[in-house]
Amino acid sequence: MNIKTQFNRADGTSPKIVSEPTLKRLPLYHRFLKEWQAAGHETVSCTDIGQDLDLDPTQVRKDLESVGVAGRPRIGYVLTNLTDGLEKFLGWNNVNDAFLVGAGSMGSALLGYRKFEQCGLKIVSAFDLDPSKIGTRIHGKHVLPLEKLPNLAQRMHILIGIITVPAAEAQAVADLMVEGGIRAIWNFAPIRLHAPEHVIIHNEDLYCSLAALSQKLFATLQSKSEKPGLKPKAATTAVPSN
Amino acid sequence: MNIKTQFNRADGTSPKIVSEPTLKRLPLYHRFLKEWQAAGHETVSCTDIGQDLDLDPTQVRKDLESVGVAGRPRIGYVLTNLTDGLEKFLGWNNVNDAFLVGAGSMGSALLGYRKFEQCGLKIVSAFDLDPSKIGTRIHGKHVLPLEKLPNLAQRMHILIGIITVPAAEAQAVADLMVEGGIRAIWNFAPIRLHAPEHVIIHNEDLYCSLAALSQKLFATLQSKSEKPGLKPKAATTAVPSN
DNA sequence: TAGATTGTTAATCGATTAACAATC
DNA sequence: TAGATTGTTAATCGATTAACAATC
Repeated sequence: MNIKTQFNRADGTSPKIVSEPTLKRLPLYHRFLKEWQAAGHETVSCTDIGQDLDLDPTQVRKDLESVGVAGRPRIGYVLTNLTDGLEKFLGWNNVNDAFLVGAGSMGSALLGYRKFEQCGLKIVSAFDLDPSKIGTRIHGKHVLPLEKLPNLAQRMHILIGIITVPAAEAQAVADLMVEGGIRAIWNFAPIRLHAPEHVIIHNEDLYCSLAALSQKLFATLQSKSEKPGLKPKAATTAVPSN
Repeated sequence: MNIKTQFNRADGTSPKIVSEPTLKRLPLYHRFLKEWQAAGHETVSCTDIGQDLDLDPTQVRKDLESVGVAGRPRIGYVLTNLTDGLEKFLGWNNVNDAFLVGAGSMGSALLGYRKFEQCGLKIVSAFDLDPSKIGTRIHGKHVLPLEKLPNLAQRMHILIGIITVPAAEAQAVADLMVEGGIRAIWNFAPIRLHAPEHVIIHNEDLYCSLAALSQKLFATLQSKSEKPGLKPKAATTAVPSN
């Protein structure tokens, strides 16, 4: 892997610093472009993209600016240019190897996400403490004993680690990853991890996400009930549970 | 479920509109408070919280303001007040029933997250199209035929739906959920869903999240290599794959 | 009292949105 | 040409951070 060319912009200039919101939208654009292409188009405008994804066209244009692909007024962007540019910019041509720790249900689910490889992430092995899991294969990936992680990570120059263990064990796993020279941790355990400054921690905390969802729902129901003449839609009858 | 009291603030005033970033931090505070309590403390300051979570104490204070629990200068907040206030505000005392569609690996993983119930979410049933899955139980929850969803959702006043099907099927599932009166959809499929305005779509798009992670990692490695005298840490030797 | 902390208001920062000239 | 669209700069909006009086 040559990191110097991993995130090249199509215009050859050095990569801009891109905000996280922008970065999370780029894959959406890529997906839409594939659909748009399948529908037989050869060019695409920011208006087209914005309409499908319900985004401001100006925002789309600004986001695409970071990718460094030039469009043409009145015509838009050439589809193939733009998809190629996005893939190059997102580093999807150069695959990063990753280790996953925690061969439970969430870990297994992630091991089965085959499309990660098209997005630059290849999970090469899983690790666990449970002797009944060690030695087995999940979605074709070996499950190895956790203690082997630091050494293997170092030898294989693994830079990305994925944590899918219970919260109580997550910090110990993170420590092993740091020991093995891992530089970015995708953490699915519901706990904030402590790590040296040079290690990136990216939290996928479903409980935090759930809180946001619940609150959004509540706010909607609440605002409905506050409009005069509209009753809240809450269930008032008893509901059978499982 | 009485939605009128679901998200009460401790001071009795009506709930403020809280930004999503704030909302996603509140569960972190709650978790820390539980630890802090276990460690024997009876009060807590924003400085304490900020130190553990690596957040600005002022931000913590601002966030807690939304919850409506009063603190005392020099002393901080009474722990039990604050945890109670957070739980009340986040609606964790009143559980919302939810349906999950897609009994694959991700769906099974979520069905096994028992702590969701402590956070106000009870997944009461799963749905699928696959006849080999229908009629079985996963983590104690029945798997029902998808076609029964709209009717059941309506009868049981289900407001939350969780989608863990492949991208290609997600929109059809969302349509059924809307038909069943579901008001909030937690979408794990990598696709943007279209739904009426009154339905909240909350996307958990791992591919977008992955893009952010990769880019953060790249930016770090890049900035290292740009400092004079420091070589990039990229792997230069061949790496055995699985 | 002295000093840490809350509560709140003001300043800063960054992302989104608007405006508009250039252009095909 | 007319009008849609890019590229870019300015304005707005909202979240974070700083400042500071009140207080225990």
